[in-house]
Amino acid sequence: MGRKKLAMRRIDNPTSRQLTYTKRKEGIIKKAGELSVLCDTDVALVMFSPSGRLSSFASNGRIEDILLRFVDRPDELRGGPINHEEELEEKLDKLTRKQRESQEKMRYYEPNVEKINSALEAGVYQQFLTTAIQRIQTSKAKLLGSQLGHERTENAEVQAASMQMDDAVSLTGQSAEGNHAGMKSNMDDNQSGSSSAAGPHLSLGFIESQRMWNKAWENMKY
Amino acid sequence: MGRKKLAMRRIDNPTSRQLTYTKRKEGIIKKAGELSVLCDTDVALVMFSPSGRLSSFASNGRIEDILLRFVDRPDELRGGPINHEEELEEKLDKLTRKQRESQEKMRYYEPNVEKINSALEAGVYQQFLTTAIQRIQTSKAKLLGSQLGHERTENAEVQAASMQMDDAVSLTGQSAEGNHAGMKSNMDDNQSGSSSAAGPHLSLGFIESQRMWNKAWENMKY
DNA sequence: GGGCCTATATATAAGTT
DNA sequence: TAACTTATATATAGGCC
Repeated sequence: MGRKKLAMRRIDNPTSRQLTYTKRKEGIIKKAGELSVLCDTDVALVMFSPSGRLSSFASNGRIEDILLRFVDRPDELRGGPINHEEELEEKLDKLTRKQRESQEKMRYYEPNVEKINSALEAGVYQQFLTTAIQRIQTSKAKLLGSQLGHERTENAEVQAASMQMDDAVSLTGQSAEGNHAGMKSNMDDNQSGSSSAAGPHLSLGFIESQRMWNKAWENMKY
Repeated sequence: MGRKKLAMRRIDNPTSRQLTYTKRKEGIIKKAGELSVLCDTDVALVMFSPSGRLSSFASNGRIEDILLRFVDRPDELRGGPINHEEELEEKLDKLTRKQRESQEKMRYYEPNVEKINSALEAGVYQQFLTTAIQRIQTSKAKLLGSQLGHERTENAEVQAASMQMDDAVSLTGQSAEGNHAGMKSNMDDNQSGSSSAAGPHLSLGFIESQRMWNKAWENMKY
């Protein structure tokens, strides 16, 4: 959309690419917000800018909150991932080195540490949620038994790249400031009170998030 | 967009709501794909249908692959989440009950077990990745020290709801079928070979994903 | 670099089959 | 039900400050 039709390929000009990223990022976040409101669903979104910065969106507040909906018995976690322990260790070590490099670069290029902190915390929360997902899914596997074939199995090569992260745009409709009435109002279960205590140890940065969300919200509200 | 302007609130009619979800889901996935191509970035997307089904999108193949970019030392994981152990246990138990109910419903309404399996596996992968994120971010915390304030801390109430999941639309530009040239071609690091070994134990279902992606891709290609 | 503007390209709500 | 069609609403590319 726009004055000219853009070819569907990487934008070569770095400036234009970053600009397009910024604009489209907002657009997609708006879309995600609309989807969550119109269809009364949760949407989570994770994006990386051309420069490697992380942005994320969660209609329901924190990504962790969304993912927690899949939590199952906690004692099953430890048994699960262990199979991959070695592979993971290896990968983790490699990426650790990469990350250390990126870390230094980031410290040089990105003075806004607060955003990094947000991303960090968001990631930790995400960890909880995904763990939860894994647990509930383990339960599912048990319930479903082994009636499933694996003919659809595919493995794509990984394209890992060194990256930095910064702003975690995690949006909530129920934060202290900018409480948007009507946003996700169907608390049709008994979990509403159990998760506010989730993170006394972790603090999520929502400044950028709220600003963008508030803006997007106003535009889409009516 | 459309014949009439839709009020930005929950669509009451269940049929319309589901229809809108389906259409907009495709739209947002297309947008995510465009963003990843135009800006040469990775995008991950997780959505739940009004009926609680899970859909996810990852420009780079598997969400785990994207998230692995943030992996750090594996030995730091255990120390992290432990603080929340109790809270988590409680939540997990509650949600477990909820989930068991949903499970039964799902078995009744959703005969397509394969999709559930996909979601399950995707979730497991996601678990690894998020763990990785948490690790790298822990490292970051160390590197960054405690120079950060917490005035931005906010906690939103959780709106957990019982959910089922089904199709995991995990898209890749490098899968066996439908290899879209030019999709994420900047392997600017040395990680390309290290992650393909990620899941001999886990198989991700990409049928639905590939179908949708191929379709979206054709439309956006030129 | 962020905002605003405007012409165009896209997405999509209803309607139709 | 899911696929098309079409009128409209939105998103956004390229400019300009």
